[in-house]
Amino acid sequence: MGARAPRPGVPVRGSESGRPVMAALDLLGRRWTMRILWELSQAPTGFRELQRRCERMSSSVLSTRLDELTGARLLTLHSDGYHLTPLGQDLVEALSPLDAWSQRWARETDNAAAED
Amino acid sequence: MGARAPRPGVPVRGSESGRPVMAALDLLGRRWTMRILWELSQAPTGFRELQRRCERMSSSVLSTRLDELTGARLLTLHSDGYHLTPLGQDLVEALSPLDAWSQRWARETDNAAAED
DNA sequence: TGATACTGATTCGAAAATCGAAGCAAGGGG
DNA sequence: CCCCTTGCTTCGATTTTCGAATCAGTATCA
Repeated sequence: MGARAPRPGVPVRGSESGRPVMAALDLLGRRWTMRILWELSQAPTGFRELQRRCERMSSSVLSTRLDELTGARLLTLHSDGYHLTPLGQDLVEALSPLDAWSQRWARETDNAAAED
Repeated sequence: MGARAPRPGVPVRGSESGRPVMAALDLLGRRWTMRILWELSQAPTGFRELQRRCERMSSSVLSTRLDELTGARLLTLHSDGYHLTPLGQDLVEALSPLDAWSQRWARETDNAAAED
C-alpha cells in the first residue's frame, strides 16, 4: 500500500515547514477523512457498516483512509470494528466546536437567503 | 463557474441529510480550504500573496476555493485583499483547538517512533 | 502616448485522486 | 459441503487538482 500518511515533523503536501498543524490540515483535508472520524466517534464500526453510513463512499478510498488514519495512530482495528485511539478521540473533541459553529452558519445562511 | 459550494440545509457530497455539520465537513474537506482560512486568519491577503504563502498552490484551485468560501459567506474581498467575515473568524476559532492537538500528536508520534 | 508592472482571475491539457462494481480470501454457522 | 458476512483489493471510468500561459484592469513613470 502506498502508505504515505501525513505525520507531524514530515513535510507534507502544501507545506515545507513540517509544522504539526500543517500536517494535520493535510491529513484532515482529504476527502472523507473528517467524516470517518466523526462516524467513529459515535461508536466502533466495521468496514462495511462504515461504508454504509457514509452514503456508500467507495471502498477503495475507505480502505486508503483507514490505512492513513491507522498509520497516524488515530484508529485501531479490533474484533468489533474500528476504534478511535485516545489520540483520535482528542482530535474529534478538538473538532467538536465545529458542530456548534455549523449550526450558527446554517442560521445565518437562512437569514441571508431570506433577504434575497 | 460550477459554483456548487456546500451550504447548510442543502444535501452535499456524502450526505443526503443536509445536516449543517456535514455541509461543513464537505466544504472544509476540499483541498486547501482549511489552509486558506488559516492563512487569512493571520491577516488580509491578496490573491497572489495567498498563492505564495500556500507553497504556490495552483491558481485555478485557489480561484475556485475563494469562490466557494465567498459564496459560503466566510470571506469578502476588499481593496486590501481577502478578509474573513465574522462568521469566517468564528470558524477559525472553532478550529483553533486543532493547533494544540496537533502539537500533542507530534509529541506522541515522536515517542512512538523512538520506541521502534 | 506608450511601456512596464502589478493585480485578480481564467483557460486547458496533463496528472492525480476518487469512484464504484466486481471479485478475493478468511471465518462462522447450518 | 454451501451460504453468508467480513475486511479488503483490483482496475477502468470519472472527477478533481495541477500548473503554466494568459487575459483584462489599474497604477506608475516617462
